[in-house]
Amino acid sequence: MEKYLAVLKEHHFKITPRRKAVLELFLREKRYLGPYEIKQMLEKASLEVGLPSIYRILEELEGSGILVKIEHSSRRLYYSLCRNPQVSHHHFICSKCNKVEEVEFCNFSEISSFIEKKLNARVQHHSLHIEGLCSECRVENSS
Amino acid sequence: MEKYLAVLKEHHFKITPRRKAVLELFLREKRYLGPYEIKQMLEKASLEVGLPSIYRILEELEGSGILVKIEHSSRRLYYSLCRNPQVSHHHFICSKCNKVEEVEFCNFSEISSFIEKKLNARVQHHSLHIEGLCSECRVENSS
DNA sequence: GTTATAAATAGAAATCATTTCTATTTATAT
DNA sequence: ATATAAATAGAAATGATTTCTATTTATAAC
Repeated sequence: MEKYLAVLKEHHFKITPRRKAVLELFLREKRYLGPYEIKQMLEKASLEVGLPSIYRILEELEGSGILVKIEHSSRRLYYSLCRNPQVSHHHFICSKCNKVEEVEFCNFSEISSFIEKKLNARVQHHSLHIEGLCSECRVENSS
Repeated sequence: MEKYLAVLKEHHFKITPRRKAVLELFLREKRYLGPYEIKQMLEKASLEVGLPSIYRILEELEGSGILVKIEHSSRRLYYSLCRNPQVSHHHFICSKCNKVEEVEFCNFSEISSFIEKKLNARVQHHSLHIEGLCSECRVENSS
């Protein structure tokens, strides 16, 4: 937690109860979370936060590199904690429990140079979405 | 065009002027297109089509494998023509002109088995989004 | 500790992409 | 030619996200 608060300070954000509460949620949950879901979880912990505030806080945390946006097929907004912002990585998402795990391995350079040659293009960004069953859900499913 | 009309028939869709017009647009444009943009393009060609119809037609064409949904960071709906539905492939998207090109090369199995071992997970799907400048825009940009 | 300040927040309201609904029209099988 | 289910238009609803404004609060400077 301290680590993330320091990052917020670096970005000149104040340490407010709502920001801390949202951060705590993400530290506790390994899943990706959506704005409304977050509102409800905070309510259960007796903290009333308006949706606009939640949207704003999520944006700020993303802008600080603390959260990553999950490109979900539903095209709704989801975020998950980015535990290693320094290292470029991809995400493995469990389709059953929505857990997000970071994958540091990436062999993209090969495909990138293939594209640059084949299409005579310039590759700038890439993102890889990997979905499946995490170790826990995999076991549950087979039983 | 005939090829795509045949696919529609296979899926028991009627060949209507609007479906044909939408298909024609995608055959002509190499870019990804959004619903409202499509409506305007059809209007220019003197064909009035309601937005709900466009949304429905796009879904049908996607369901038939003729179009692919583009997962855009804006989280709006975009589609592009899928010229080779038989062959699994990824898409290279030009960030300047929005052109979509199919890339058949994929070295995903390596990263997939890495994940399965490292996370003890079961990988089910993956999708790779690759963005950059296509051959034409690359040249324009450097001038 | 106080206080001044800009930043953060709540809540109402607006926005706008997308979806639903229903009456009418149309492609096509016969 | 006609019967039929499918397709369409247009109005209306939905619902996630954003904007706006008045109020509150964290914190830097004293």
